[in-house]
Amino acid sequence: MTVNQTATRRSADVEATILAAARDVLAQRGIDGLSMRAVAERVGVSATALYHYFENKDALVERVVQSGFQRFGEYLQQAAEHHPRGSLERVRALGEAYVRFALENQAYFRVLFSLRPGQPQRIADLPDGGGYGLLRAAVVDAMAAGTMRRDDPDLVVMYLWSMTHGLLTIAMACRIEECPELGPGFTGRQPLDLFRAFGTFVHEGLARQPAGAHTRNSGEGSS
Amino acid sequence: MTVNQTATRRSADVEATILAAARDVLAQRGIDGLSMRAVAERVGVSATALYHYFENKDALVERVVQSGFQRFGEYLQQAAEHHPRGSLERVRALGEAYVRFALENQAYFRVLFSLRPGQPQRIADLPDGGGYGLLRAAVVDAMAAGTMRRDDPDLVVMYLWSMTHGLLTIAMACRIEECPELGPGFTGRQPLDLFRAFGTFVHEGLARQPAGAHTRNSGEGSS
DNA sequence: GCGTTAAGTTAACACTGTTAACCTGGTTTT
DNA sequence: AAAACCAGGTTAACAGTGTTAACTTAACGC
Repeated sequence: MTVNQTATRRSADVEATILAAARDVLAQRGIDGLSMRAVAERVGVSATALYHYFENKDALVERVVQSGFQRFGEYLQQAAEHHPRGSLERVRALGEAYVRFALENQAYFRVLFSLRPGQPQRIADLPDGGGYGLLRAAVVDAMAAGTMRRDDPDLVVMYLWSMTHGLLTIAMACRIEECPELGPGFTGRQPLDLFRAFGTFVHEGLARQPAGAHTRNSGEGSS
Repeated sequence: MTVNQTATRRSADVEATILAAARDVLAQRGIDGLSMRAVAERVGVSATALYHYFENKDALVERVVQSGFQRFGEYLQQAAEHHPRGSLERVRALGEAYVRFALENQAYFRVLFSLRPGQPQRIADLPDGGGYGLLRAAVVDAMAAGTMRRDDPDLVVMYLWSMTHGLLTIAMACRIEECPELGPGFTGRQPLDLFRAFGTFVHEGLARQPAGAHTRNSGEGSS
């Protein structure tokens, strides 16, 4: 059996090599440049050889996405660790890490959360739920600690997730800093800045503040 | 010159026919099914004939997107009209219309806000700013009327837009109702329900409520 | 040694967007 | 009216895509 073991091991190695090549191609040439032939060439093998390791391109991409979520989860985990459980800072740090990861790995992020009716679909199938569990735990802790309004944690997570993800999606679709038309005060404003600015709204809400409350910069942006 | 006029008019008609065909193909077969040959076949013409009206496929898609935003803007406009200026209901109605349009025209929506480095990019280039101006006006009015916290309106718009858009993006990527793993209370919960549920957070914020304030359903969702 | 099988090859098919060369009929010009 | 022009259409073809089929080749278990 030892030979068989080494065989399957080598096979697994090749598989990993292919995955790494696919990741590289994706990062360098983008999703459109990610073709079977391009990956195969990078591995130094013919395109059809890949079909011995993956059923088809979708399966290959699915594995790339899976490993992407793995890295993503670790990235988030690391960001959370620096802040105590139950603190709002921990929740905020997760959000900022989300934004940073997306901006640093744009091609990756585009594929991970591709709108196309492709692979992922089931969030629970992803490693660590694609960071969902991490954020949920932080929210539950914050509620328990009394630093956050008590409500359905899944609803709150979805709310925070939506806001963050939507910001990134919009930012990547039309590169906010290149859209001065968006608003007078938006030129050069990076997504991470905007995310931080959202913090006030998330914390205090958009309702009319009680009389006498301090508004940060009321009525400024419209000139 | 009358002949020339009718000529260009007919030409414009054919162009419109092609665009309509492209929209149909997109709606029926999705973005992957939207090929030049498919559109041409629907028009009853050879694929290369399309190149007399559009420089290439990207240009054609760009026009489809443009007309999509047009319809989108009108859809939003109509939704807003039923609520008085300055009211929060008007802002909320715009958000709900956003969600409804996206769900009713999924293939369209996927293309409109495609993550791929494609056409739109400049929001201001779109008809009515892709609804941005509409929402901004509603927000400015609400602030002026005192029904909404006074702050940089563009920041608030971006916040609301991000939240709504993110919800849709996530919902379409993993079909929330098919993701019971997302949360115990999520099964069968439609995006529009979630959007409405977010309303409380947007309004009041996530901060710990002052003692004695009513929390809607504290701690319910986890068991 | 022999059969099996994994892992690779090349050739080919059906697609895709796109270009080139060509035709054709109405418009414009002389 | 004859000639030139040109918008609008055609078919053939090219390069690229994912994918399948048939074939080789080497290593393994018996």
